[in-house]
This record gives sequence, structure tokens and C-alpha cells, in this order.
Amino acid sequence: MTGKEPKWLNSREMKAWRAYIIASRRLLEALEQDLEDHDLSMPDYEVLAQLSEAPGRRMRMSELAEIAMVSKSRLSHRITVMEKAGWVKRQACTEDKRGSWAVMTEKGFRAIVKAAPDHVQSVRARFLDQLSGKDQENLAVLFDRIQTGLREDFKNEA
Amino acid sequence: MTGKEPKWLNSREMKAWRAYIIASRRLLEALEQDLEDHDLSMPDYEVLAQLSEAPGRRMRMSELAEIAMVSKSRLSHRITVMEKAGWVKRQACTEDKRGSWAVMTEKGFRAIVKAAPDHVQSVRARFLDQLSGKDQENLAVLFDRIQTGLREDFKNEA
DNA sequence: GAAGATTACTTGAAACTTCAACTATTAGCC
DNA sequence: GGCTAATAGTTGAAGTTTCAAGTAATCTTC
Repeated sequence: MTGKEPKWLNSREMKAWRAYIIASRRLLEALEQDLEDHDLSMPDYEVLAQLSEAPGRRMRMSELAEIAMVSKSRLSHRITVMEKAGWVKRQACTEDKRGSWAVMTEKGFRAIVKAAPDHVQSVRARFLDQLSGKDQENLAVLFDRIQTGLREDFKNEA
Repeated sequence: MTGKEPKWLNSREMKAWRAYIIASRRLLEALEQDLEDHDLSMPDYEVLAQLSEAPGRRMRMSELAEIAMVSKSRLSHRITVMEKAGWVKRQACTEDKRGSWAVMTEKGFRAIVKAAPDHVQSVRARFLDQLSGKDQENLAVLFDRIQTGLREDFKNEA
């Protein structure tokens, strides 16, 4: 913190921040609700979607955790639950005996294939359809910039 | 669902959606991390901030839950925790004996007053500073529109 | 003014997430 | 080879959130 910035947000900043944070919360809420029909949360959806696109529909736990943006511990717990649901199986990794594969079952594949179009439609209806093509392009640029900024911040902290 | 829309996202849509969702997740993560220095989560911060601005620094549980966007049950549990931390007290409501007031203590007020500038600075550094004034204005418009769209959806579902 | 519905809030249990600790294995290094 | 450090993943406990059910008070309506 440089101390140069004013302490509070001006009206323009406040409007941007509140519009973003409130709409985001409600959007996520709505998307989660839509997914409930398929007995899935967004993080679980992400895990299964990634797994379904991996070669052989299997992936090492660490890689899956990273790509689906969940902690290793959390993934491990979730996979245990999904195993009980019969969507995934764990398989020992012979190349690296510390590791294990998360392997999607046929049942798991059917589940994600069934959920995906509804989820996409939900994202479309609640988010993309509110934005013009140009809006979408601008938004992608802005949020990529924010993400890059976060990485910079991280570098400075580390 | 009308069935008219294509099943998958095109490249522009995908870029917008992924940029938004990934940056948002990382942004929230970063903001939460920044708040940890003050032993606060974002929802807890929101609760305390709202309470600190209420007349008499007290608010009825229901109203506080609504304005801070948390469920009543969750608020009740959180207030129990905050009571133990000495930040808030519950007070019986005489006008409506079913109800109760959440009352911010002096200690709670000091905690939020201490956290607020850091949090604002964190929002600034990680979000607002990445955007030009014009960007901020555009963003506010877009996300207000998304929020309005969600309300429409809700009306159609209810 | 009493029965029934609604509202305000709390509670306990179940499910979920986080955190730190742990095992097992592999990699790096002299 | 043998020692230490790092990596892959799991686990159990503690804390958090959700959900359904509960209590108590107020409102409605006839």
C-alpha cells in the first residue's frame, strides 16, 4: 500500500464494484440452482467436465485438482463422494507409485453428458445473452487483465 | 429453453465466460486472503460493515441477513461466532418479541474500522486499478443488466 | 377473540471445506 | 548407494454452510 490512494471509493468506483460483486453472487447462485437438477455443484461439474475431456477420460489427481481449480484435499474428498455415486473410480498409477488416476466411469460420462447442455444453456441465458458480441469481447479483455494483475500481485508478495 | 440456441459456446462466448469465471474465482480468493489479516471472511466483513453503518449500529437479524446477502440460518450461526469474539451482541426486541437485534460492540466497531481501509485498498489494487474510468462505467452497466436479467428469470420461474 | 397462517429467529444434524499431519514414493546430490 | 528434500495423495478433525424442523410471537379473518 502506497498511502497515495484515497481511502474510500468514489461514486464511479463504488458503482462498478457493487454491480460486479452483487451480480456475480446472484449469478453464481442461479447457476448452482440450475445444476441442482443434475445433482451437481459447479466445482463438481468442472471436475467431471475436465475429466470427460481428458484422454482415456482419466487424469492424475494433482493435474485434475489444478485444472479444475480446487485444492488437492478437496478433490480427494469429492472424488470419494463421486466414487460412491459410481461416477468415478480411483486407479493406482504404476509409473509413479505415489500417484493415482481418477477414471471416469461410463455412468459418470452419461451424467456429465446429460448435464452439460443444460448448464451451457444456463450460462447463456443468465450471462451471455445479456451481453452483445462487443460486450463479450470487451469483458474478456478486462477480466484477462484482472487475472494478469492478480498474478503480478502474487509475484510481488512471494 | 427454446431449443433454438446452439448447444455449445462459440469462441467469443467461451472466451468471455472463461475469462470472467476464472478471474472472478481468483479475485475472490485474493480478496479473502487479504482479509485474513483481520480474521475476517468477505461475508463476515459485509455483515459487520452493514451493521456499522446502521443507526445505533444495530439491526434486526432478518434485515441484516437480507442486506448482507446471507441466509437467516447462516447469519444466526455467524452471529453466534461473532458474539464469542466479542464483536456483536444479541438484544431482545421489545417491539416484536419474536425478533432480536444484532448490536455491534465497541470492539466490533474498532475491528471493522481497522479492516475497512485495507479491504478497500485490496479491492482497488486487485480490481479497480486494472480498469479505466470508462471501463468501470461500462462494467457497472453490464453487470446491472445481468442482475436485472436474473430477476426476470426468477419471475418467470416463480 | 380464537383458529389458522405467517413471520422471526434458532437449533441440531448432515454435508462440505479447510487445515495440518501423515504415509509412501521419487528426485536430487555428494 | 545412501541421505535428505520434495512430491502425490489421503486422512481426520475442526470449522462452516445448508437444510429441515422447531419455538414463539404476531397477523388475519371470520
